[in-house]
Amino acid sequence: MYQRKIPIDYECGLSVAMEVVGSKWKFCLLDEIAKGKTRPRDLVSAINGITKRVLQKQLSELELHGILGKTIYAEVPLRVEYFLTESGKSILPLVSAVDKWGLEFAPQLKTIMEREAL
Amino acid sequence: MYQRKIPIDYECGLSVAMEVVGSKWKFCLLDEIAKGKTRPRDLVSAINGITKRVLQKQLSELELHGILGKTIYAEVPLRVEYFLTESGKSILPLVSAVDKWGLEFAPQLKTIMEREAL
DNA sequence: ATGGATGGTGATCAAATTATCACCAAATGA
DNA sequence: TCATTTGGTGATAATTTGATCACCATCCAT
Repeated sequence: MYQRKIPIDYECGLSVAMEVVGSKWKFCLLDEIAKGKTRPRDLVSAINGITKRVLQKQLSELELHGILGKTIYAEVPLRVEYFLTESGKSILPLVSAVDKWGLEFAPQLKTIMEREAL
Repeated sequence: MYQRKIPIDYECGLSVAMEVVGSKWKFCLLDEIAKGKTRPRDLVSAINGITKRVLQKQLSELELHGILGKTIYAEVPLRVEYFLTESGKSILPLVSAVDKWGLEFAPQLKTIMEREAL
């Protein structure tokens, strides 16, 4: 999210979690993969606004962090499927919880932001 | 977190939640306030690495979003106390859950990052 | 041989967030 | 008068993240 020069505090769960999953698309990505969209091109079309390049970067970070794994099929055209590792699966409850909270909070935020925009 | 030009999608809970709480210090801040550190100067000394200015900005954003409220006491020197609103309290379970997950995941991330640094 | 579909990478620019520094204000006590 | 304490703001740099664009490779079908 924003901490490379300023190193991660491994003693702080919040710091660790933010490093791994705190960025614009990652929660959304995990959600889609959990829902069965496993191929890059499917993810690009499923996630509104993301570009190929950015997707690729986020996927490879999640892979590096051991949240995702991938399977490469020797087909033509090439087929690659990403999947959640055990660690990845362990975040899913959090993803739903965050999503749920966000939906409940949305009306309030909307009201506030619209009032603000005057 | 990173979405002003690209507007918030109020239909997407993840988008909403990230907007409100997805930034370097906010989870941490809510955690400390819940634990009783309510005054700015206490927060600065409680949270390792944050500066006065940044704290102030995050507090005022949380206040704007209706997550925090504040009470100003007409004392000398001036005393201000921030508190969690009902919405603010409703995130606390999420904060603990994220923290817990992060702590469980920390060893794995640490191993991976150290291996990577070679 | 040309173009399409798929997955992927590097360079670079734009945008957002965080950090730093200086500064203001009120009131108290030395 | 001057420093201290507390809360707060503005301007600007530093850092990180996300977006864009161009490109490579493989294999197939036309």
